[in-house]
Amino acid sequence: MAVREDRVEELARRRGFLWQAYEIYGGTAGFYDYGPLGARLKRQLEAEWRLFYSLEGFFEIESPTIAPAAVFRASGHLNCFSDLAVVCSRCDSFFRVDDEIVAGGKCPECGGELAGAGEFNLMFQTRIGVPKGKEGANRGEGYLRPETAQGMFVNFQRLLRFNRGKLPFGVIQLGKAYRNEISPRQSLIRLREFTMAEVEVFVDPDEKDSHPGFDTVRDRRIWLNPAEGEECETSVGDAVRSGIIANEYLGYHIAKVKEFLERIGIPSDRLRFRQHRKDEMAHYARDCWDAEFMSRRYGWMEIVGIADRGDYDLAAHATYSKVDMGVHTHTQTQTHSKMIPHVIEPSYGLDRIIYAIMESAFTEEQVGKETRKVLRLIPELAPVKAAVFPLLNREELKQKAKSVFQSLKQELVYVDYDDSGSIGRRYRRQDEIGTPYCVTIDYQTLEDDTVTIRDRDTMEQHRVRIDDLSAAILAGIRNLHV
RNA sequence: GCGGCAAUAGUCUAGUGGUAGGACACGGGCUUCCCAAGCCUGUAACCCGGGUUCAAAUCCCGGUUGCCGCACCA
Repeated sequence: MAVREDRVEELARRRGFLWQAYEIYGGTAGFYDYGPLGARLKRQLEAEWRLFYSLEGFFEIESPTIAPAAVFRASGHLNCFSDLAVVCSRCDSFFRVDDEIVAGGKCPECGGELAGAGEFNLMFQTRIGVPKGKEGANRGEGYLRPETAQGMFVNFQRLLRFNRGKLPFGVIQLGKAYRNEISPRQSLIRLREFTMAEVEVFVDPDEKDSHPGFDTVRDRRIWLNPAEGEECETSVGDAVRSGIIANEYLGYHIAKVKEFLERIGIPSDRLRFRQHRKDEMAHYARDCWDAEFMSRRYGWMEIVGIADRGDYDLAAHATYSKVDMGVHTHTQTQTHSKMIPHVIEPSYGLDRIIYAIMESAFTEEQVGKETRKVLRLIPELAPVKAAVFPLLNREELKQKAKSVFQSLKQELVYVDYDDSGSIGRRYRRQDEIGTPYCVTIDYQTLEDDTVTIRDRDTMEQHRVRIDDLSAAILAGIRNLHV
């Protein structure tokens, strides 16, 4: 731990993954730009995520990022976000108003008097359209969404009909969400504008205990940190049977979250699932497990939350909108009365996951007297799939290399060409941004149309025919996302 | 939000009330049949605003941003 743990962030800045936003005006806390390589990495991560849940048979929708106040009045966010705040007149400590802490009361820190400090609003407010007339002040009140989930809930009826009235079904949405955090910090860990990838699984509450695919995850090992009881490594099946995890649906989706995180390169020994205590649960949740990543720099941090939202949101929207959110259940002999489905919600913070991926992938190793920095991204996420070099800075090699580059680009799209500096320097440049393969053109190429492919992780090379080159590279990439 | 510390090229840094130095990176050239080699050469910086001073990147004040602690994270 004595060594600096911020080198991956330095690399991300220097090589065009991640920059502080609005830097020329001094920067604005809580906002980041993804540079050219970061944007590619993120887009490919999004594609992997879509693919993963599409294979579950879930549908993707895309809702607006701005919603009228009514949506958040129903969802409870307006109340929970617009609490009054107080500040201690003696020690300047800042608190949210609750049963014990009120203006005029005593500061729990120092006993000083608390004074009102106005609204403490975690949602960004805006105005939709132009307010009209004297009564227009409250008209058009809108908010930037603090989660994508509400877009799925308000469309529940449409989605149910789309699925021909049957439960269960899953809906996914990927997009920006906004929270006006009091103190954003720690690079991508706490942002004011961030990308969420959310899954809402609608299920009959009577069927939460029997997920049709549960057998496929039953034996998966998982590291659990429950709200009560000991931290343990166990199987998903045992955790559900013993009641540590409340039902099969929750267990299944916890297992799926783990599967996805491992697939994109987060090592399982740096992942655990921690259950929320009652007092830290969101207002809508009846149970919640966080997938936490062990960061070398920041310690355990939440990267995915898997909540059982019960019928909270659909019931609330039914009440406020007066629209029926109930579903008939059927058996062979009769139709039962209506019930409101429950929702199991895995909610991914993609920016935090980008951080977790980069920190996990970043390694420094001694090669002779030099330190080799390598970003061991899985090939699906690497912003550059292959780089093409002429071994020497000679016209005949450069020409050949450029023609190989042009044709490889047709297949892989994200391909680099580099003829500057020594061959070793060029390999290192690519290692640093995680390029899995480097292709080198030498004099033998001019004779027999073969090239060398050098592997990022082993630094080993083998020779292939140019005709077989793209196939050889694609063999190492499961899904090519462009 | 509060408190402490900090801010110098793309990156990491040295530095003094009076001309801002290095390393790496990057560009150009030479060399080199495979892992940041070597040689020549070039570009490039004192966070923003105000004050003190003959003179401020340096001292003072405010802001912004970053790090750490507290609080917050529905």
